[in-house]
Amino acid sequence: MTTSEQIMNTATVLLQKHGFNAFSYSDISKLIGIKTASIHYHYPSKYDLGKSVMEKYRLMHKAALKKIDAESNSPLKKLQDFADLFSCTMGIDYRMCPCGMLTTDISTLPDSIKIEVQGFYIDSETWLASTLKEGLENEVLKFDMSPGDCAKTLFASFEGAMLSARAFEDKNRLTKSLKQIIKLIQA
Amino acid sequence: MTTSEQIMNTATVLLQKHGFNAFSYSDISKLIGIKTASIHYHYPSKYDLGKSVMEKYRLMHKAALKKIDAESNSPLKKLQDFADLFSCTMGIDYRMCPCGMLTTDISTLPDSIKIEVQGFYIDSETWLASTLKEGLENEVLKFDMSPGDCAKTLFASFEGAMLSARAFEDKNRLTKSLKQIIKLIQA
DNA sequence: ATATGCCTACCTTCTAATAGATAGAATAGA
DNA sequence: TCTATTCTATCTATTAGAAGGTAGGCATAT
Repeated sequence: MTTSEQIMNTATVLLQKHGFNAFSYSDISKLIGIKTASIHYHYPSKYDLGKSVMEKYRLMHKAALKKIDAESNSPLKKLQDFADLFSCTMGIDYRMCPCGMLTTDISTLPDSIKIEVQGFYIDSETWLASTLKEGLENEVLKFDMSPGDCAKTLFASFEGAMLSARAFEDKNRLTKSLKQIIKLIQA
Repeated sequence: MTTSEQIMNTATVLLQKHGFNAFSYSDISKLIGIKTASIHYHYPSKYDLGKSVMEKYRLMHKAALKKIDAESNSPLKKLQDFADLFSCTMGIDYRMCPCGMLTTDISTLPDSIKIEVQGFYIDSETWLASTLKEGLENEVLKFDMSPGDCAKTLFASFEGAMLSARAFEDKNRLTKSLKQIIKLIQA
């Protein structure tokens, strides 16, 4: 793994665990055994680093969605697979979705990062909307709103469920809520 | 208003807007025209201040729930009134619920604050659970889980909806999602 | 005269960021 | 092929400013 990858991975974990305003170049430097000046070489400013973290995370997330589309055929199974992505993230010492973390910090971030955060919402909501539409047509799912609106509500609820699991360090809170939310729109 | 109240109110707003790790005693001092040393007189450490903020917010929130119970009789109306609390909070320049903000910061906070944050979840979830139970018995609401579990999911979803509205600075996202979530459990 | 509330002045540590040096790898020209 | 140069990645050293916090002084009100 290259140094710049190591930096980004470490920054991602610290962001997921503590938030953007609660980790420093010094934290990263101690974790990977490198001086802070070297981190500035790869990522001139902390905002550059934050932007790169979200860019990479979005790419990985999009790839995960593509994989779900390729593997599952039932829209319901797809939704469950999507929910599993959240559970897996929490699985490793209560890491939050970086998007959720950055959303609380959003008023302290530059547009370059804000755009990536919003992009993550849109990526997820777009995928969810088309999956929900499919489920509605197949009569596997049932809800009284547009698939687009339902997607927004669903994604927000999933992020909220992560948050609440984190508050109690209780993964059960997440998995239970994810299941229940999906059940609410089942036909 | 006493100085200590002014400090707490200012801290509450800064917490709601930027998060615990993104405001300082210096920020508060500039906003209310007082020196940082004077803030330390009232709240020796920033953690003391954070704890007091959450304590007061919990009290106000409990009072708001009591008021809903006193005013509305239908469980459905009560739920809508509860949701309105979230909308009102967001209404003033996209302020988040302090509880949601502190939840993302939770790994950086002492137990004294963690307990207050969890307390806020429990206060809300307990109230929601009994309201949901009432709605279930009156056949105004319908869901296939325990009122307690439904309450947790509902509250988490509401917090998530706030977050997503914040990401886009779009209050509509919040109000729409709140309505849709309630509709999902309507009989 | 004593307690309250705020001040000035200071301290220490951390933070993000920069400048400049260096060592080694890659590359280009003779 | 040998040599000169440039690039890459790291380091040391330093900066300016902000952070949270403390000590002690000075009014005012009781």
